[in-house]
Amino acid sequence: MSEGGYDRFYAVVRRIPRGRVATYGQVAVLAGMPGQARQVGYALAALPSDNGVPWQRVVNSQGRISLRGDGSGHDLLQKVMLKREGVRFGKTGAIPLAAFQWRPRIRAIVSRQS
DNA sequence: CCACTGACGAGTG
DNA sequence: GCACTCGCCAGTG
Repeated sequence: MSEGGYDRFYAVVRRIPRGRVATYGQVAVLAGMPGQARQVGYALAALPSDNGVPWQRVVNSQGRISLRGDGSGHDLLQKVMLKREGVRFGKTGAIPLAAFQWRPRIRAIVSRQS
């Protein structure tokens, strides 16, 4: 079922543990496609409702939720879900990445399919 | 083919 | 902290 290269991103996001977050750029790097942060956001935006991918654990490099307030309310949902997982938001509304960013072992990088 | 957009990021002023 | 530019790349008209 390997469709587009988006599966690489989804695979990485699926490994982000509960109570932790990763940045778009980080996901891109771990997926073996550094500099493709924008594509990560594009990929997550294309996810269906029942996807099984913890998209809420992906935030921007400032520890802020990047979703545009397009009325869908998904930005609010993301914050609620993260709080429920134990992620705390700072005074400015940003997540202190120093404390909550996911730091996987080097070998957690998605190995290229041989 | 060109222009514009978008769940990004780093840099500059 | 805010505004703007550039780099990145897929999708759309």
